Amino acid sequence: MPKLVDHEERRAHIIDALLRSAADSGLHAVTMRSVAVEAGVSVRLVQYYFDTKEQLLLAAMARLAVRMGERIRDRVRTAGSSTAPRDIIAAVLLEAVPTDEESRTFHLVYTEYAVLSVTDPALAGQSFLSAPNEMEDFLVGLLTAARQAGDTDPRMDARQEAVVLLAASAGLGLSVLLGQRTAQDAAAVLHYHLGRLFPGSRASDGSDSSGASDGFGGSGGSGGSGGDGKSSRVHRPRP
Amino acid sequence: MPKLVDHEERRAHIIDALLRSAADSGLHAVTMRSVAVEAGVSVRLVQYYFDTKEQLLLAAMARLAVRMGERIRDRVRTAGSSTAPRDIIAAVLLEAVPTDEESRTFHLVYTEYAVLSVTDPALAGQSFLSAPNEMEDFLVGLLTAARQAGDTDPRMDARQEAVVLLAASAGLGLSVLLGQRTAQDAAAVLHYHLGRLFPGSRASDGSDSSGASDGFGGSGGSGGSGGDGKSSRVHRPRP
DNA sequence: CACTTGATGGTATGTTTGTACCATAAAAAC
DNA sequence: GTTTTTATGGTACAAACATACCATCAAGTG
Repeated sequence: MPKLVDHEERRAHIIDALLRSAADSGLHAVTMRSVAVEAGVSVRLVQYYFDTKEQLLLAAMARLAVRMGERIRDRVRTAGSSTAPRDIIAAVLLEAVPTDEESRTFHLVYTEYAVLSVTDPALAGQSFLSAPNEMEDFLVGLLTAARQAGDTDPRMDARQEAVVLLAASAGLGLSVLLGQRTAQDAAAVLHYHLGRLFPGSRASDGSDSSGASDGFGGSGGSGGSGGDGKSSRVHRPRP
Repeated sequence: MPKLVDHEERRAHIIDALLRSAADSGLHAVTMRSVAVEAGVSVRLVQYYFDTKEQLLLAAMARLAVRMGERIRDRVRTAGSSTAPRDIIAAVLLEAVPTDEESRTFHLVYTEYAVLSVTDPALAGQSFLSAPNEMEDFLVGLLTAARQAGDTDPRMDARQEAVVLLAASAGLGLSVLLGQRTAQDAAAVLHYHLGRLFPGSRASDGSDSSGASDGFGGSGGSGGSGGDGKSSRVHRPRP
């Protein structure tokens, strides 16, 4: 076994172990030992590939930032077939709403890092600010185009609206993470809001259930989670 | 000095020390010693009033939840003089946007707790879910009233809109905490959004600067952070 | 005045953590 | 074929931590 080895591969393997460990015990509970166990290697090896714990945490953060970029780009590419700005926007914003276990894990650890970066001077969250800022500019472009195409109220302010969209999607994603809302409800709310931003348009589905995404609700009734009735909230769906 | 002592007062004092300690070193870095030092007492005393660290953390969380309720109620009461639903809603939502150091500290620790509660089984965040849920119901009531009074689009879905508002305010607050946006920008965005929700109405100021809260922007221009231009972002204003 | 009880300080203890050190087997280089 | 890297394991160690234990001093209580 002791042959020549691809360092990047090993590092990626260990970082993934850290991410998994952080996902179910919390980033604060991550230790050299827990990472080593999760990766199936000795502590010494973790030390070998990342000299210190701080550098390991830093590397994992960098990897998270990269992966976030990839995820967004994937969404854009996948939804890119539909030229409708609304669908691209929806796809991008829905990235923040964790659906399966994989995305839940990802966004949980990402959020833990973001919060940690506020107090930990070693994590000078550059990476965390650049991604959202790019997203914001991207959305501004789409919204401006949509407005000029007449798909939206001409008085809409693209930048402010982009910030609202981003904030709402982050907030909804967080509420799903905290177990306050289901991913389906969050998605429905997002679709509702987009329906108000793009009047007259209709979400080109997406194989997503939740019929509440019909532009405006066909006057009055507003299908799905229904009018003023209690919405179905959830109290920690954690297994 | 060793007289009979008000336990609740002592406990409150120690909890405040914990909150302060958590605010500038991070909740993960809080230790019995750091709390004791911050409170100006011996470690033994912290142990005396809260048997274990877990109970101390739990008590601090409970206190945070109570304080959050008080904060919201204060906002409602203060803005209550204005009967306009829009102003009440604005006041309540702006609570999530930290302006001074005090509110920044509060919301930072609150957020740290919320995130921690996802992975730590001891913190079964009941308290975190009840407050937002009450807020949601409260907003639904206000929005429904506003819609019936004709202040809003009759096709607006009060519940979905309430969720959007709450999510956006949480997201904006978080972005301020992370140093991505200034509190003033976040407030302006919130006012902009309310301006779209309540067409024709005008925010009854609030001694708050940021002239960008003028209903709709007087056609086209939208004062303050200006049209499609780059908004002024900030990169960690931490001292 | 005896004495019990509440409030506090100091210190010891066992565990966990990050990291440094020592060892070694396999490959690569010469 | 010797020697030097490269990759790995094991273990040792100092620091920090939560907590348990021991001691004490001042009030109340009888």
